[in-house]
Amino acid sequence: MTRWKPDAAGRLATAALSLFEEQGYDDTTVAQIAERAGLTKRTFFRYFSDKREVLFGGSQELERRWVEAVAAAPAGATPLAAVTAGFDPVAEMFAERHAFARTRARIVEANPELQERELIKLQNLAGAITSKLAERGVPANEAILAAQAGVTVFHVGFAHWVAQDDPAAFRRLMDIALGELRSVTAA
Amino acid sequence: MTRWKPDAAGRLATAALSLFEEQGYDDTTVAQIAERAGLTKRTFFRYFSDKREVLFGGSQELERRWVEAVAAAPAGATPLAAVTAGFDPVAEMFAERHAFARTRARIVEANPELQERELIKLQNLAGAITSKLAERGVPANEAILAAQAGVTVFHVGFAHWVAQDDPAAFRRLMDIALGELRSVTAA
DNA sequence: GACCTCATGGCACCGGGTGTCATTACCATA
DNA sequence: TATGGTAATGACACCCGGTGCCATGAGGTC
Repeated sequence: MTRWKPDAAGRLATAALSLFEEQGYDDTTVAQIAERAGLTKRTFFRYFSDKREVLFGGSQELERRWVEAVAAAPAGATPLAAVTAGFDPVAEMFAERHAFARTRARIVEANPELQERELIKLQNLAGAITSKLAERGVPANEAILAAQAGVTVFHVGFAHWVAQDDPAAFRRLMDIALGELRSVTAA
Repeated sequence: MTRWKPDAAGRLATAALSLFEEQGYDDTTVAQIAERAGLTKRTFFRYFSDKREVLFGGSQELERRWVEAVAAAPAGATPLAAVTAGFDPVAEMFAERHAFARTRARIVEANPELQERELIKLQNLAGAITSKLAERGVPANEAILAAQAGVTVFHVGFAHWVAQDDPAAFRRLMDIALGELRSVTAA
């Protein structure tokens, strides 16, 4: 028999999500989350740097998948094509998380603090993509703008994806948003 | 003789900026800011909804100027042209605030919390521009993407502006960033 | 059996943020 | 001149997020 129940971080995240749904983010204390997970407040902060972070466990995998895809893009690809190559592995990642993503989106939408955190995660993602583009030899300004454009498309497309019912629509919604951005920025 | 010293909010903002410079954002308490402004912590929170907000007094004027410019753009202008019409009044607003903007940028750059707040201010700005575009009859998705593109250009251009020495370079840096975004997103 | 490790608990503490009531100069009105 | 209202501020208690520090105790190692 093991000394402690396994997957403390997962238990905390699950407890947090259910409590946020039941009574809202603001009205849920970290002590309550920890209690539901059979742990203490002190332990919560050993796994998550702050209360918000418990909702952002997936952002690391998102960034990893996307950046790897950028690195793996054909050498001749344009910067934006390298960036949008990330849509495929990302779509795969979200394919089976539609229900979760919707619940989570409702919680985030109801709370400005969480929206702030979401935006900085996207910004960090754009930064990681920018670096990878730079490694590919893309000039700095071009890299920044291509990464920003790609992340903006993701942001807009993702919002549409969680606002509708088809879990499989992810990839298509990204392409639609990309096409719209292209037409809007055309001179 | 007036009952209270005037411009409490301005005194608080000035005190905060100097303290953040002297000892950093994290190591400055709201009580210290209030004391330097000759007020109390409780009064600080009557003027600013939280500690971060004391650095974001200008965002309302920025949004007002930009949105007005979008509203005033010629009826035949493309959505993106209407958005970038905001660069002129915004450049005018920042013309005499270069030194302040640089100081403030250093403080924000050193603190993730402040970066989060900065990003959500930009997002709110994009939202306001989106609404104004919608009023002009621009379809929803197009409005969102045009506004996002314009704000991204502003964000990138602004970062360049505070990173260099010429206060008058603002407008030119915006145009450069816009041109780069155009070339990057071209299909 | 002594020792080490390491996830967890316990506890005191700080600072951000809020609810509530008290204070007091200024102003209107009678 | 008295009275009462208004509005910015102070005072104070309180909650909760977040941290530093030390204690605890099961598991493995020599």
